[in-house]
Amino acid sequence: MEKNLIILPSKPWPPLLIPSHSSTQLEWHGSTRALANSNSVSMTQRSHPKLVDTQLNQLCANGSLSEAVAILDSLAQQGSKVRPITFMNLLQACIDKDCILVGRELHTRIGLVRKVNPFVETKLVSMYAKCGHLDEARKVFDEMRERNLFTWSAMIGACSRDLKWEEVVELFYDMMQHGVLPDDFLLPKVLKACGKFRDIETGRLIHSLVIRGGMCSSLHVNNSILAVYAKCGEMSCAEKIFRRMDERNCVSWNVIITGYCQRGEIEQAQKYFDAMQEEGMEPGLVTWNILIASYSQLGHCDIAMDLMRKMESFGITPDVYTWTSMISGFTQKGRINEAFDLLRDMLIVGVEPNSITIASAASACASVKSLSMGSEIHSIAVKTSMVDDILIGNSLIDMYAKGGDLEAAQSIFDVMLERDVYSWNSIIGGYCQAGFCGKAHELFMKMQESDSPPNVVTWNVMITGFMQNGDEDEALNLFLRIEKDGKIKPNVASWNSLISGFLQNRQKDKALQIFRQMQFSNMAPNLVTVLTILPACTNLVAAKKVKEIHCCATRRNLVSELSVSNTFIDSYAKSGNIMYSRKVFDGLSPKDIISWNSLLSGYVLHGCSESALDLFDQMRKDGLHPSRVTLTSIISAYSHAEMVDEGKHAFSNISEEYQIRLDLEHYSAMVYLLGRSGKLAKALEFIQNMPVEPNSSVWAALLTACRIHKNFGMAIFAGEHMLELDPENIITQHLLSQAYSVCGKSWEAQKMTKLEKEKFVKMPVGQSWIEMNNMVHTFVVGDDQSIPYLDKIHSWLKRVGENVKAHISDNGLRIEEEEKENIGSVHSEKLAFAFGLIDFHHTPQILRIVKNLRMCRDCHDTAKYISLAYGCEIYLSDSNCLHHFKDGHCSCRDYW
DNA sequence: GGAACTACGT
Repeated sequence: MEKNLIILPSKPWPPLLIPSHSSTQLEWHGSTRALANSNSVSMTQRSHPKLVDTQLNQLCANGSLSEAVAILDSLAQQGSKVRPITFMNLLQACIDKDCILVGRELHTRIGLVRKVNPFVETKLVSMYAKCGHLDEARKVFDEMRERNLFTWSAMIGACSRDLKWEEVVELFYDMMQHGVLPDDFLLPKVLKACGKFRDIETGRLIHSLVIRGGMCSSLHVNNSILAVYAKCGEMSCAEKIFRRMDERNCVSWNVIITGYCQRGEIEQAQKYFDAMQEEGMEPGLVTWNILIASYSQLGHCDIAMDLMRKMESFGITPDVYTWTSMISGFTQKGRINEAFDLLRDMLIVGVEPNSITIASAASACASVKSLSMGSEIHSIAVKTSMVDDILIGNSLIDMYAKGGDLEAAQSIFDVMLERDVYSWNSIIGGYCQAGFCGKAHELFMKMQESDSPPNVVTWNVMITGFMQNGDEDEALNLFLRIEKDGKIKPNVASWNSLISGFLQNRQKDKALQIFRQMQFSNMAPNLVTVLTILPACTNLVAAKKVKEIHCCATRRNLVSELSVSNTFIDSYAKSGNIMYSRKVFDGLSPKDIISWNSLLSGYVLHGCSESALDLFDQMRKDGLHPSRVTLTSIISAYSHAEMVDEGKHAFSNISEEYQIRLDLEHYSAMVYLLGRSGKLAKALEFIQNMPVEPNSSVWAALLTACRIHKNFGMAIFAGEHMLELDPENIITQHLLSQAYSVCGKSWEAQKMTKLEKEKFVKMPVGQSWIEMNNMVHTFVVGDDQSIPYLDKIHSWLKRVGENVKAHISDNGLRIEEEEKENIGSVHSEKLAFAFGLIDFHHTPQILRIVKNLRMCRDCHDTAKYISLAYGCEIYLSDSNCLHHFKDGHCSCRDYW
């Protein structure tokens, strides 16, 4: 009995430190007065300690904590002893009333005690932790001389509540080293940290201790061990443990189901869900929620919805988790109206939304930029008094910012009670998005002085913002400062933002350079990197880069993502490797409509109309539903094969069969089909009977037909329409002016030339790029200085030119994008042909060339001749078409 | 001292 008593010091204790404006619920002044007048002190003077405790407990229950402390002080002045239980009760009261100030007062007094009871100190640790002062809790903990399991549990529990998973595991090891063994209440906490922190090693260690050490084997502990394996994705281990468990409850099943859901293996999850019922274990609310959330997350909203109805028929009422999962699932699918209906239904049936529900709904509004629905959410948040919740505040800022109402976003930001890094990032992102980089930067500076300094996302948002503003230097500068000024490491998204920024600003080479540096810095590219950088390589002179990136993506297992593989199908085709497209396609299982369409349009691009039509047959045999894109490709394939009737059939019948809504793409493909076969009048009639206004690509299809079939009058008609829709288009102006001259309309021709001159715009200079020996060489018309072996090239071209002339029969009048060649200035692609063919002891098998303008007839003839005479293939993509020259023929069949 | 499984945002 005696050792449980604390001998209070005889010297007086320091005065209470609580300021009068304290935010605690205590009425400090009032209590002091009450103390002076009441007989409570005298009552305690000679009372038995237990009576004092009863009295103190009562004061604590009333919230009069400071009065209780005052009594302690008066006891101290009398030299009385305070029992540890008294301190513990008082500390517990501080926890209950969340009163850190009185807690600190008690700490001061406990500190004066000569030999403190470890249970009292443990309670102190808990008090600080539960009042939200983990650092002070840790300080008390670290200074303790004697720590028992209770103490360790309090500290570990505190870290666990504060989501400090790493610290939980560290403390656990520390505890074991101090020779303190855990019990079956502590282990689940540590195991939870292992799961969160993906620390499978500690999980395994505890698992082996439990098995071999025979300690703490309870259902709770076993479930927790199971959960570590499941969270770390070790499903085969988890299954093994699950099968060996002698006792299982609903949670055990939930853990396994969650494990499979997290891996996206919903079929397996569903299997366990069915199996548990077969074994007589009823799925609980949580079980349903796990499955519903998973289906919903994976985009199967309708299945999730069915499950929600089914769970009700099982007598289980959906709770806030169920509703929230559904709302966010519909949101992510872009089915915003359904998300909204669900929210309304939820309110009608009386399930209270929480901050996560509201935040999900707000992000639904953000994604469709709907301010009207957004303000409805805002008012729900106000009505349910959740508007001060930081999560909701942040999502409202985001919603208003994305919706374009920066004032509203700013005003929410301004009145927020607390702000975190999301709040700052949302508002900064809003300003960046709207192009107010200056304002964003201002906030960025303020943020650095705030409680939540910029994180890597902030830096990335700023980089993207400057990039969008065209300020590449500042963006790059920010990137370089992340590590030094931001004291954080750039992540893969930082690199991605640079790459996509440069690409947006049409700086392909810089983007590729950054991509290379990224690999050099050992930063692993992710899916976004690959999908971003690939378009920069989808041209003939970057064919090798596509292969390189494909290798890199395969190594990182990014190709298992269908969107990535589909993009490779497309990129290989566009970079002139249709065989590789086919290989990727054949290796895919499953394929989706995009896989099929990508290969299909690849075949069309390469002029492989037969392959395209075969593929289409295969697609239909496989039961796939052609989409709008499919139909466009098919009409183009028929067009290329000059199968006009089949093309018409596809246009009207296939579109009807599959209920494909016809759009302008289909109409211009039809004009192309008719025009290509020379049915110019039919093509014009088709345009005039279109149910929608023709756009410039419809007219362009007609203009191309007129150029090839030399109908200059109709070319003028088409060109004028194009110019009406796109008056600034310099190439159209140029073609039109040529057509006027050919038709003798000199006045119009002069007008066009004048127009060109007035606007100080010139036709772009013809340029070609050729890839040789991993180098891309550029040839520009009229820039002879930079051309290697100029004399050799010119004499080579002269010789070839004579041979070409002997081969061609058609030398009539044409309208072309590039001025006719004169002596001394040769079209850039010809220079490229020459450069590619004379610089080698052996003729290269394939030349890959990119040209900025549309090839002229003469260069086209030259390429055909070279492919025959030199036995090489030439891939050349001009501004309009991919030409593949082989054996004297071109894949475009001389129509481009 | 007091445990395992579920929904969310830049």
